[in-house]
Amino acid sequence: MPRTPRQPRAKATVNAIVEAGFLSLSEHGVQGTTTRHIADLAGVSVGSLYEYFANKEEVFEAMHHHMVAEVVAMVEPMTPALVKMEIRDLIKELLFGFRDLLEKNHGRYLRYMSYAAYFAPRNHMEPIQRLLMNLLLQYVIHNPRLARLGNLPAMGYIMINGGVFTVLRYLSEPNPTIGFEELVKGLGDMVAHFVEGELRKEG
Amino acid sequence: MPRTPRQPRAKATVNAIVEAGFLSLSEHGVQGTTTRHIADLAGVSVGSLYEYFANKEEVFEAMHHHMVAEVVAMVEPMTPALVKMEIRDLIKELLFGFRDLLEKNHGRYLRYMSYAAYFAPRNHMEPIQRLLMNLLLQYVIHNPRLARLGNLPAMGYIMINGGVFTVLRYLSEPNPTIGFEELVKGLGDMVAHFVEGELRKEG
DNA sequence: GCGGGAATCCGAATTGAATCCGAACAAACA
DNA sequence: TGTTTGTTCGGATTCAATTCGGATTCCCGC
Repeated sequence: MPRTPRQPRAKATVNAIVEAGFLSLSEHGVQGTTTRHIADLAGVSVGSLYEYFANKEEVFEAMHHHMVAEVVAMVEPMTPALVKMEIRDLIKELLFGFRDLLEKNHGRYLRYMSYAAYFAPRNHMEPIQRLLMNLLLQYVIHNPRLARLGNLPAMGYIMINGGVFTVLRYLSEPNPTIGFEELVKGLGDMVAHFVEGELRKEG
Repeated sequence: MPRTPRQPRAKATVNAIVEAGFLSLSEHGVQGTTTRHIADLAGVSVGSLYEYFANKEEVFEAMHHHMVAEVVAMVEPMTPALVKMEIRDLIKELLFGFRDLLEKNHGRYLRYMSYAAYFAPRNHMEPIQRLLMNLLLQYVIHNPRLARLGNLPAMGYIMINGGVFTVLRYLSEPNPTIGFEELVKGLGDMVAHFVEGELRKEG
């Protein structure tokens, strides 16, 4: 039964462990990430790790929360500006921001994501999906001509997954066959054409 | 150094191990899948497992090849018929086939896929991506009006990843918010509008 | 159908990582 | 200062992955 850190010193320990988790994952992958390793990188002993985390898995979960929080912290302040943009610009802005976040600190989050993304037991990506679905709704509200679009949930699901996860996959590839700009442009075109096509159909 | 099975008995053993791998993964997840477990399910001893596989990872790799081979075996015979279809029908046909394959045998392949990123971080989807890229090329050859489309690699990359991975993700979700038919229809519309939009732009 | 070498199979022993635990150390507080 | 509570430590334990030497079965020439 892990303990909750009360004193600042303990909070620092917990934080150091989570940071070390990202580091170790980046350096050694999932298999190579041992508790001893994490503890060493964090500058604490294994015992301390187990004071705050029931097992290694919980360290990964804490890392996950950390990362989700960062994504939210990135997207939420952007939202008011995003909803006023053209679709293609919105996508460009969002995806470049996303890439920068993922590549920050030598790709720590990216490394984590590429392991967690398909790792399906519990919907790891659900909060991010919800965040983006909310952005989509805001966008529709600010652009009433889109209100005619039918089946927003399905469209959103496809655009969000198709978009975010394609980018995630792209960034994880060792030597991609296309450039990131091309990818972003293509995704922008795809979504824009989709919306236009649907509007044409509905109208 | 693992040995290659020569006698039929040994081939059966190897096969049983791979099968047991899928079973164990379905039943116990990645963490719960131990070599002892796989060996037990396969009805052989741990020692035998290590006769043919250098380590547990190699068992997963064999499973992977098995699955990729099945996907190829599904798509290749369909190709001549697919290239003659409307885009929306092609997608419907392909994705329903894909779903059926993944859900065959109580979702063994699906389970495997959703864990695959865990142990196969190196381009595990590359062969499937290539297969589908080839299908796309065939399609363009049979539908010359599409030849005007610019930047086929990028379009293909987006459609294939956006499509396949969205479906994969969808099928792994415990309680999806939309129906599979909706998803497939949406993806079909998306691709169709994309192509039409691009053609309009190019023309 | 018999004998010997190769192939196959086995499972106890080894190894190393994850996890637990009780003693030592530090902080809070009276 | 003494006591209580929080924190850290690292050796001891447990359990899964992998190894190894020997037993068993198959194959083929006689």
